[in-house]
Amino acid sequence: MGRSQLDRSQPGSPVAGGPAAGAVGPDADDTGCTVLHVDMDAFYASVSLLEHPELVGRPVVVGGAGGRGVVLSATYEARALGVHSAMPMSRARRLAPHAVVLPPQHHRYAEVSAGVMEVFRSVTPAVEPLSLDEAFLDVGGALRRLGSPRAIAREVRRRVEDEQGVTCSVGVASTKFVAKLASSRCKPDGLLVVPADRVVDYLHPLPVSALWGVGERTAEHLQRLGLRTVGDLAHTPRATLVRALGAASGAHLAELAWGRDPRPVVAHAREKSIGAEETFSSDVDDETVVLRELLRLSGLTAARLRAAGTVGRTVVLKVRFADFTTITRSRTLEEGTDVSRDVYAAARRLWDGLRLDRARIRLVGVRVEGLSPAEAAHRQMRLDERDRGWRDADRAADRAAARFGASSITSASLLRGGRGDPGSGPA
DNA sequence: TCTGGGGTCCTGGTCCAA
DNA sequence: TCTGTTGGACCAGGACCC
Repeated sequence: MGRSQLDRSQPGSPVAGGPAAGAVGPDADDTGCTVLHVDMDAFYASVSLLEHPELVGRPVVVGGAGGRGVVLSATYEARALGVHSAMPMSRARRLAPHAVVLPPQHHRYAEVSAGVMEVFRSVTPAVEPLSLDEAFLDVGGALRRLGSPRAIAREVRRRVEDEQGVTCSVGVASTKFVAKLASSRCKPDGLLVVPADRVVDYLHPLPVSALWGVGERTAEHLQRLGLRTVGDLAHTPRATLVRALGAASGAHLAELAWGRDPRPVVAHAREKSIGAEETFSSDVDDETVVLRELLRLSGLTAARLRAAGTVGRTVVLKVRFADFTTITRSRTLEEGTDVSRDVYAAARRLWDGLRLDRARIRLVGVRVEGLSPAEAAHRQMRLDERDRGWRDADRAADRAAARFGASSITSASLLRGGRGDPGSGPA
């Protein structure tokens, strides 16, 4: 898709926010609009098409091939048939029986994402990635060097397409929330500037679901209160919103409805939790199978903690039953850890505490919260040499995995072919 | 229709110490 | 010494995002 589409987002066109949008558009006044939100178009599908150029222009769905997968991404040709991300693959196949289904290629997505983020960081150091395929940029410090926010947005779009072969959409505004909204409403391959003095006019005709943080449940809740548009919400007493949605959400939405969002672009946000979970291909009632999976997920989570240079104190076990009800149990350790054995031991204790009797399990997950830098924690631990041996074993496993591949080394418990209790941890 | 995986944030409850 | 209050840490669950 070429940049000729830039002008699709003219004032008054649907992508520009409807007839009430006024001066909103790609050529609108961008004074004070120093926040850019860049969102890649159908990112995973677009990257997959780089490897399959013969499929360009056809409906393509990226997703798990298993019986329980969901759609990770779909080309706009597939979206025209009703397919969207997070939809069960079984439904996507019914809606688009002729669509080509491609398996996810996570390493490729990470590579292209790194290249895209590099483009952003060459424009400004103030880049806040939200995920592999979107980021906020604060270009306030780059105006003298690179020109207006609009000019910078155009340059970013040009370079991303030229250097990485995929297109993106850019929202330009004075706040993060409005910039994000703008990028979502000029997709695909668009540019939309929402002038600072047009924000309220732009926002108020939109449905409440346009607000960041209003999902299906909250939208239903607001609908029951008779609130359908952002304008309805803006003119509702704050106390009513707080009563309906809670103190934080109510106050936050009341601010957003007037376009007020003081959150700055934060370049180096630290992760708050790291975890892994797995849905079984069919429901499991064999405890041995569950424990082996917990052992694997604990190892994966601990490896990610080490790779991130962090330790965590709180271990959270997540269990989803066959009927989709989900419970979590957590335990806070005396000290932070990045050792597989510690994570598994805590997860195992939490599992034992559930005292389930052949319950049918759909998913299990392990997550570690309360993260802090590993360096300080390890310095403290060296004083008493606690767990030194297990940490060294984990590090040796990390080195082997880096050299020979992740599958080259695994716990002996995981090699027993599904038989037997993994016991207290990796052996 | 049948719901993945990786996260963040919020709320409300309980416990404990000051 | 007893009681009530307050605030922080912890825990569980829900909603939301991509």
